[in-house]
Amino acid sequence: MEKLRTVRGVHDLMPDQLHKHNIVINTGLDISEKYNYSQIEIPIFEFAEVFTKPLGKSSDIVTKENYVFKDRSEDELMLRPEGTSGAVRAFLNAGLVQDLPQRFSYYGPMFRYERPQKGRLRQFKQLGVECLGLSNFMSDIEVISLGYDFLEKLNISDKIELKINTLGDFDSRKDYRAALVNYLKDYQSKLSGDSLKRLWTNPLRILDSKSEVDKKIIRDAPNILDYLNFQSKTRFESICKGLDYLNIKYKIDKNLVRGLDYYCHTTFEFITNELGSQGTVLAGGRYDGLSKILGGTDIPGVGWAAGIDRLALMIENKFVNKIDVILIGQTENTNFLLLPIMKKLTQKGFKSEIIYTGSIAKKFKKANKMKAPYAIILGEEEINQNLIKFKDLKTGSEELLNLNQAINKLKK
RNA sequence: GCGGGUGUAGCUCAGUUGGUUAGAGCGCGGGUUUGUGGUACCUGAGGUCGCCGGUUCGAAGCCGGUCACUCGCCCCA
Repeated sequence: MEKLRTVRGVHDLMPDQLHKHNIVINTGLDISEKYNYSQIEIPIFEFAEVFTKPLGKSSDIVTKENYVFKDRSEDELMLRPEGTSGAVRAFLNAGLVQDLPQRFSYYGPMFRYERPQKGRLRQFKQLGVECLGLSNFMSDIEVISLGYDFLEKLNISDKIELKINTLGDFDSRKDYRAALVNYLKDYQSKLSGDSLKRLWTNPLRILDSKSEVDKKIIRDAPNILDYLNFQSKTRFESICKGLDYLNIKYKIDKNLVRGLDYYCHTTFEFITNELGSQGTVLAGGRYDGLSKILGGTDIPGVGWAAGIDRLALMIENKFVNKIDVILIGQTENTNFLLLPIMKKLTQKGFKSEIIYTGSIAKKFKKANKMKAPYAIILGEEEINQNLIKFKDLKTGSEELLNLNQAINKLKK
């Protein structure tokens, strides 16, 4: 170690930042709980195949963005790049298939070996919810509504747009995929390199391409909405209707395709333009195929994950370490007498601090810098009368009180 | 993984075409006599100029590499 530092894309959270993260986390867990989602905690690393199987061998996360390693018993393990796979695995392991539906929330660090940017770290935190065992479209509306309420509670819903799309069921998707490949085949010479590779592996992703040439080609490509079978189509319409009932504004984006293979039907993304190019702040969709891919029974699911770091960048709350009262003693000896006073204040629920050193003037200066509203001063005079001096640092007024009287003043 | 920008004190930044002991503001510590803060004044600490190498009599400034951050691409939360 030539220099003391964190590894690339991995950051410390100092008090003011952590405070914002905790606001995001607590808000998310709290609103989830109100929607009857119970918090779970799952491992930070798993057998690699927990992630490689569902995410698809061709996905970027599996091919180049993962942290894989072998432990001492030669098991191939992976730091989790996302939460859904682990959550569904945990759900299957716990045998909850017998007791449906199940609604979970979780949060914690995820790991992806990507090029760091603002709002994109190698260790980052997500908060997610999963609703398992319901295929009814109402559950799609439910999770979107939960996501929206979350952002609304954070006071940022006005800076965020909801985009929504459907991939249809697996039959519709298959038909559409064939039509899309058929259309794109004729443009092979013009497509960007990345898109050309995806033409045979994951053609739907081409719809998401930012290449100007690709965009032009895509403009006239077949529309997925035209390839939906009846059930898929009415399902999507019902979801939109539900959002209308909730007064949640959305934009249908037929090119919105989730990067991970296990999605079907609904996909959605809450996007902001305040964070530069990393604008996705909460995203998810339906993943009916996932539990089967993992080797369990076929259980439908829908959920989302939110980027805690990104949301924390968006909320205004400045961290103020608000102290209730500062304790000032005249001498080293009076500091001893302040100890039981501080203990009493602590028991009563007040935050206080004894300033140990310096002249009285110095101690007041410090109290002032800490923006303490009140000070308790203990010196010879007070000790003789068995009282304390209680000072309002805003007005400057002082009075001699006993401790209980002072505590009553603090309560106001 | 690809392309652009940046890197001087805890923070925000100066530093002239390379030229002695690298500066300011804010913040931090101490002080302006006896038990009282917010203002003012005095004073102090803190930098191997991201790191390594090269050019030069001499590099914070030039060149190369490297690391980190940042912007865009890719991808995604």
